[in-house]
Amino acid sequence: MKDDAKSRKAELTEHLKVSILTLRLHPGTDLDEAHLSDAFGLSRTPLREVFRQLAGEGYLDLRTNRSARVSEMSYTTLRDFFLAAPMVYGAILRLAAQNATHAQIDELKDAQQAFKAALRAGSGADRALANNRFHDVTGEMSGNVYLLPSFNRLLIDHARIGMTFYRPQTSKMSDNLSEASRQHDAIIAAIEAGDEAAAAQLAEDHWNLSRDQIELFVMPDALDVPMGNPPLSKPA
Amino acid sequence: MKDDAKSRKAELTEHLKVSILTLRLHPGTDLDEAHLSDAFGLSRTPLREVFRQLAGEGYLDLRTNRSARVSEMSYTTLRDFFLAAPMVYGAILRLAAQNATHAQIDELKDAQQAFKAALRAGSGADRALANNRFHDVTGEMSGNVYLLPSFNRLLIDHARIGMTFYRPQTSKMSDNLSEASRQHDAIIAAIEAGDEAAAAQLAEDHWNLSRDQIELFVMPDALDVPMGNPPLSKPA
DNA sequence: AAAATACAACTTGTATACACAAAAAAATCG
DNA sequence: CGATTTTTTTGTGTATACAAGTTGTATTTT
Repeated sequence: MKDDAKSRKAELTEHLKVSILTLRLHPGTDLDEAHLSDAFGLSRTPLREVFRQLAGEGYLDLRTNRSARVSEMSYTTLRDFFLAAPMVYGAILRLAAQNATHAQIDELKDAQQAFKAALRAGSGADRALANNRFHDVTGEMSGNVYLLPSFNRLLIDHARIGMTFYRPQTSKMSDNLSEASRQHDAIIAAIEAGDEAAAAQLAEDHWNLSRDQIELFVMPDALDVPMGNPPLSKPA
Repeated sequence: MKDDAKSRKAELTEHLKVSILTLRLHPGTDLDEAHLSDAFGLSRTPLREVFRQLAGEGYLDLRTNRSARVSEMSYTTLRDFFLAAPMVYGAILRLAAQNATHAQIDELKDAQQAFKAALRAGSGADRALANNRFHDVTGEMSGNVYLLPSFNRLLIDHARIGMTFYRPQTSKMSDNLSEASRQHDAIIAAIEAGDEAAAAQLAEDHWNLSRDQIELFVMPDALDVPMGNPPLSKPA
């Protein structure tokens, strides 16, 4: 039960990551060193090291002589995201199918169990974090140090965007979440079988689903409904 | 001429980057905090922050209670490199052709001038650094925050691998360097024209050339020479 | 009254001192 | 003499104090 400095440092790191991924700290928020060091019982020195590390991973932006800030998300970054994600996700899942170890596959199954539980009874934040965890494990499986930096950067903003669309507001959005869960199962199967072609295909499918979900949020039905017509809802 | 702490910090960062890229600090080297802080007139606090940042960018590996270490390069990382590089380089150059500004194109031309100068009169380190700078600018041009982390990580090890193969040992290797320079010119033209298809094709060509150069180094001619025959040296 | 400047409060950046952990050297025991 | 334990040394991690920079406010000037 040693609550030494090292564990407090890890706690702080985890706390910041979760807070940023779940938008509890929304993009652009300024972080106060004094307040945080007080709250976590750490001096500013190790705290600033944590800031530097998180900045390197893409959670924070640092500006000299100014406070650290939660990294921004603008329309241009959203566009960049849509350009980069399909390519990187596909490559990661393909490599995951090639290289996954048994221990990692077990981790992935655990993550998927947690995701299903979050879908049943969790909050939007729980779902986003569980989904983040699932994909994080696929990244570990790929084991490619050159792709992981971008993949992890993508996962951060995927979770943050997801914090909005994991709050299903229409039946279609709920259906999408169930489909996502089924795709996760298929991904596990493909990885377990070492079928990289299937894994790559599933990455594309999974991405398209995510994209649809985001579009449902960005462009809600109302805009597509001609005056006087009933809202379209495609048969499940 | 203010030699204040901030500039010394930047100096240290630049020094470490260059030393690592040029293999003056070879992979696996331990860095001594006390010695470096003495050499650059910095206390250990800002020095450690620089370490954290460079670790985030992939230059260093940090292990708790142990010295920081220049990031390793093994055979598995070389394999990962060959898998990831073509994809990421292609995407970056395609985006560069889409998004480059006039100012950036001027920067790229400057970088190419410096590269040509290094080819004529520079050391292997000069060439590797100039080449690194050229591709770094293409990364800036792409402006995609999600692809840049992996691209920059790739550039680090590309430079380090290049430190061996930018030391031409055969006429074929020299020819390859001239060809690389010509490809750089073609890349500039494609970007200036906004021709993303051409840029993507050139990325592939440029990568294949790099790959050939690396293979020439990894598998030198000697192995192909039957006993009793004179060493082959293809006509210039 | 508006703009500019000077000052004060606050925040970030750096240096130094100390606490702690790991490695190296010396001493003890089989 | 060799192996193992203890002591010494070296180097990393953290806390605190101080320096430098930034921001907001009040006063002065036009």
